[in-house]
Amino acid sequence: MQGMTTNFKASKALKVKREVEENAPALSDDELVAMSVRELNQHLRGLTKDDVVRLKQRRRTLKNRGYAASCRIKRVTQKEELERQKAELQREVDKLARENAGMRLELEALRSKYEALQCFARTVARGPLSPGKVATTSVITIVKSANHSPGPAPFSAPS
Amino acid sequence: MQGMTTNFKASKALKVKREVEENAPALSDDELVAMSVRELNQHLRGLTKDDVVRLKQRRRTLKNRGYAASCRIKRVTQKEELERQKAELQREVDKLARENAGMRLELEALRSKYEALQCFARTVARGPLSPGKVATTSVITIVKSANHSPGPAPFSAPS
DNA sequence: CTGATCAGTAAGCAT
DNA sequence: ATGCTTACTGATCAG
Repeated sequence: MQGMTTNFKASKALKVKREVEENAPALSDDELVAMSVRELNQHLRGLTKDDVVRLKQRRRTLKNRGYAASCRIKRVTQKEELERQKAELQREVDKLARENAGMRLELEALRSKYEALQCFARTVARGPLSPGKVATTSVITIVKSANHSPGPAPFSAPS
Repeated sequence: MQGMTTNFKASKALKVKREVEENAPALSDDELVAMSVRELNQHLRGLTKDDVVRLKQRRRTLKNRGYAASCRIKRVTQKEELERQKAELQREVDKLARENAGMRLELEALRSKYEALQCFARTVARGPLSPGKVATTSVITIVKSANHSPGPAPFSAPS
């Protein structure tokens, strides 16, 4: 009796399962998760209330699996983006620092040129002019060498 | 018979549990996870092989819980550190950009001053000197006004 | 209800 | 064995 009952139940269960599978051919995870609500409802017809609950829960779980994956991807993406921005800023800092150093040198050179010019001019100015005429004004004189001079031309003007 | 067997097993199990608890008084999660291996082995004496496995597994699970927490903390810490570094670099970029702009202005001003000086000097130089003496050299003369001049002093030297 | 995130769990890898 | 990381899960929050 027990064996027969068990067999009967098993075969009945199998038959029901087969019938259900005819309506809903072994819904795979991918299919179930990609299904729209309307499609899902069609596949839900003729199922036990329990089965409906179970199927919906499986769908929810599968969805959650996807959400978790998205969350992780988003996390690493944001981290990479942050590192990218950091590297870009670092490059910008380097570039600005280089420009800065260059300009600093340029400025220093120009200041030297300017001051040397003034210094030299004041020195030269002592000679050609009479002291009395420069009481409230100073006269500066600079000599500019011609271009063909090979050596350093400390007071040459820029072209 | 079945009821008696069940009761016997239950009471026996309770008694065993009570005896075990006398040796290991209800190990809390915190205690178990903080225990050294040697301490753990002491608490393991007189336990079923199964119980030993179960207890070790519980310990492992608790440890894992802590590892997961550490992992998350580390993750957010690193992210915050990255953002901190990014902000710092951004500040540095701003500072360098400001310095850069300032120097650019300074440089431009100095160049203007320099060129205006030259220009003016060349103009003035036409008069005082004879043309024949400046075949390969040009002479520049600048007049510097005294400090008490209230108006703009385009060719004043920096202090 | 849907999507995102958190904390806990087990599996897998490395030491 | 220990510690860390990842994927998955249920719980929970926000829209």
